[in-house]
Amino acid sequence: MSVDVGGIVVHLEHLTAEKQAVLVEQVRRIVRAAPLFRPEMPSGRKMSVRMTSAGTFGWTSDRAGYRYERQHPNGMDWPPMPPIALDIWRDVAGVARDPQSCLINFYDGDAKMGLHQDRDEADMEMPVVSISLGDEALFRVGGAKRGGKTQSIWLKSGDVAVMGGAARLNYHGIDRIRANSSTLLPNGGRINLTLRCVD
DNA sequence: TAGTAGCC
DNA sequence: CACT
Repeated sequence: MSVDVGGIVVHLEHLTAEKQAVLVEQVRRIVRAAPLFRPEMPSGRKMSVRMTSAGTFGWTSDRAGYRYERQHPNGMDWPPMPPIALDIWRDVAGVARDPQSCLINFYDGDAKMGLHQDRDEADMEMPVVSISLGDEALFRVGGAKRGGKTQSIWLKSGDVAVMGGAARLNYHGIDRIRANSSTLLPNGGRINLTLRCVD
């Protein structure tokens, strides 16, 4: 089953509990090798989410701006893309290319992400695929410009959202995490994986 | 001063 | 609203 939220197709209950558990294990391995960090934004503030990446490119930011890098801030190459994430992309993205980046965002109960566009990628014909694991998150979607109407939906563990076509540049963000709404992650919180082509 | 992967 |  899927729903349309501001042009973004959200596949609900797309991943089995088994697949979610395996994906969590693959993410754990990545985080052990490439520790979570809290990027600084161009404004000088630190983001509330912690993040790391897998694949050829990882997303990061600092006072110099938002961008993709080939290495973790500690100097290592990013670990390989988690195999299940690649399977999911091939199932839902509808394009011939494979993703080059898997951004892993970790939200604790207080973490949020303001409305923003994903526009650090070269080819806007390539969709962005977002996978939710763990606690539920209030996801808000607007249009391609700031200030318009927005819609919200609670994303649950295992949901997969595809932001493509007309929705590729829609503003979106996370307003709230519902703590303890899932038992998938032993220590609670939410993991979001975002798969993208970068260059 | 305008804009904000913000903050309350 | 406060920060850059």
